[in-house]
Amino acid sequence: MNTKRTEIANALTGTGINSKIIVKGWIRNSRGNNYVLFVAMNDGSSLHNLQVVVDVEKFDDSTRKKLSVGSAISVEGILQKSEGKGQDFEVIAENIEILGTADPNEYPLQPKRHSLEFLREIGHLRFRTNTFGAITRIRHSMIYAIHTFFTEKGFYNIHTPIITGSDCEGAGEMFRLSTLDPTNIPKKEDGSIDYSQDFFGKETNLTVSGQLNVELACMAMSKVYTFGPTFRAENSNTTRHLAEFWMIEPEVAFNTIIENMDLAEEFLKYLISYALEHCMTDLSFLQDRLKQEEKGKPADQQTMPLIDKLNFILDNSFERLSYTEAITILENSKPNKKGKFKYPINGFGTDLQSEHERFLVEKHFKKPVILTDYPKEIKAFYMKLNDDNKTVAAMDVLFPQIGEIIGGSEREYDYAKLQQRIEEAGIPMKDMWWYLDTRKYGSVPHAGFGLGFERLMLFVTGMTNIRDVIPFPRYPKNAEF
RNA sequence: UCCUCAGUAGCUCAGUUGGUUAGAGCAUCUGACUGUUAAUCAGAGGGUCCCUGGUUCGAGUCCAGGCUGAGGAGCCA
Repeated sequence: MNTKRTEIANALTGTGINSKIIVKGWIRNSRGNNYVLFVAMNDGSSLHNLQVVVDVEKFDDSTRKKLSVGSAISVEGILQKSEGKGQDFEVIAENIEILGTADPNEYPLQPKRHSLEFLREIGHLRFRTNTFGAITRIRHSMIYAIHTFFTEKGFYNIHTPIITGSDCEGAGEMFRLSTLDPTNIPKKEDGSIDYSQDFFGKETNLTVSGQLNVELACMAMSKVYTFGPTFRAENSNTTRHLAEFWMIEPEVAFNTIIENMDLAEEFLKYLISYALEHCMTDLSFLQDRLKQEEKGKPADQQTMPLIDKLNFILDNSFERLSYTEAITILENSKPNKKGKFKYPINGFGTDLQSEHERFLVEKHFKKPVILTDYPKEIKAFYMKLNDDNKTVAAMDVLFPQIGEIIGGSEREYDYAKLQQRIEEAGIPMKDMWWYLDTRKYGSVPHAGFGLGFERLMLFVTGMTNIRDVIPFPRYPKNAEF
C-alpha cells in the first residue's frame, strides 16, 4: 500500500483518483451535521483547500471534537470526484490521525477575513491565511526567477558581507554591531570608544548595501549580482520602508548607463512575466481580495485590476528622460502652475519629491519612467560625473504607486575624479583605499543598480504595506517574531 | 522625526447633549438539521471601554500626558 503523503496541490488535480491516498495538513474550516462533516484542509502547496468528507458514524466523539480550525491532521482515504459543487475532488476519510490540536477557544484565526493589522500582530500564524500563503508562494517564485534571469545571462552571484567594516556605503543610518559590554565600554585616553578591544578590532556595522563589494568582484568577473539582506537604521514609518530588507544589486563591467537601463527594464519585465506565467492562481486571489477591499471606495480612487496592471508593464516601454527634462515638464505642469504641489519646482537642483514622481508616472506619462542625469549634489559619490560637470549618470526607475523601485548609475571609473568626489562627500580617504584600488588597477566603465526586493513584491502582489510582503518585518519599535 | 486619524468582547465595529445594568454581526460553547461551501436555524457564555492623571455629584464619552496602530510626508530601495 502507498503510505507516502500526497501534496494537496496534487490531490486537487485528481492525481491518484479512486485510490487510497494520505494527506496531511492544517484545518482551515470545518462544518457539517450529525451525519457528515466537511473538513477543509491546507498544506501550503496550493491556495485551494482539499475537502475531506467525514462520515460521523465511523469516528469516535473525541476524534471528531478535535477536528477544529487550526488543528493538524493526517487523513487516509479515497480520493474521488466530489459530490458537492465547490470543488472537483474530495477525500472520503477512512482514517484520521490528529497530529496536533488547536483549542478553538484560543486559536485566533477564523475562517473569515481578518484585517492586515490584526494579522501583523499574530505574524507567527499569518502564514496560515490564504493571503499570506499566496504572498509566500509568489515571493519564492520571484526569488527563483531572479536567480534564473541572471544565471541565463551569465552572471555570477556574489555573497557580499552582511557585517561591514566600512561606514561609508553612503545609503543611510547604520546599525552598530559590537560585542563590547554596553555597561562597561572600554575607552581610550581621549574618552572615545576603544574599538580595538571589540570583536573585529574596529568599528563594524550591518551593511546598508552590497554595492561597493560587488563592484570589486565585477572588476574581474564582469557580470555579477548580489541578492542579500540590507539594514537601515532610519526612523522610517511608511508603507514602503523596512529596517531589514532584501536587495538585488547587479553590476556589469563595460556597461554604460544606457545598457544599465536596458538591463533594468528587461529584468523587471522578466520578473513580472514570470509571475504571470507561474503564479496565476495566487495573483487572481490577490486581485479579487483587492477588489473586495476597494469596493467601498469612490470609482476614481479604484486602481486597475492587479493582473491588468502587471500586463500593462509588459506592454509598454519605460519612458526615459533626463532629470532636467523632467524639471521642465514639472515646471509647466498644471499642478505646479496652480500651486497644487506641496513642494514647488524651483528649477535645476530641486530634489524631486514623491508627489512629483507620482505626477510624472501616474498622470503625465502613465507608464514607468526612468529618470537620468541628476544634479551631482543630490546623488552618491560613486556615480559617474557627466561632461557637463553638473550632473551624474544616475538612473531611477519609477513605478506607479510605489515610486522608486530601482536606483542605479554608471560608476565613476576615473581615479582622480572619484578621489575628488570622495573628498567632497567628506568621506575619509583612508577608509576607501580598497575601493579606490579598483580605479587604480585596470579600471573600466561599469554600471549597476539596486532593486528593493520588497518593493518589487509590493508591485507584483498589489499589497499596499511593505510589512505584509516580507515574512518577518523589521521596523522601528518592532522586532517581534 | 513631523502632520492627520484611531484604540470599546477573540475578530470587525455601533455607542446620542457626560447619566441607571455598555450593544450588534462573526467566532466560541450547547442544541436542531443526511452533502456543506465564510453552511443554516435556536439559545448561552464572553468586557481592565489602551494606560496614567485631571475636571465633575457622575466619564466609554470632556481635558492633559504617555503607549500602540493606521494613513500621509521626509530619508530611500
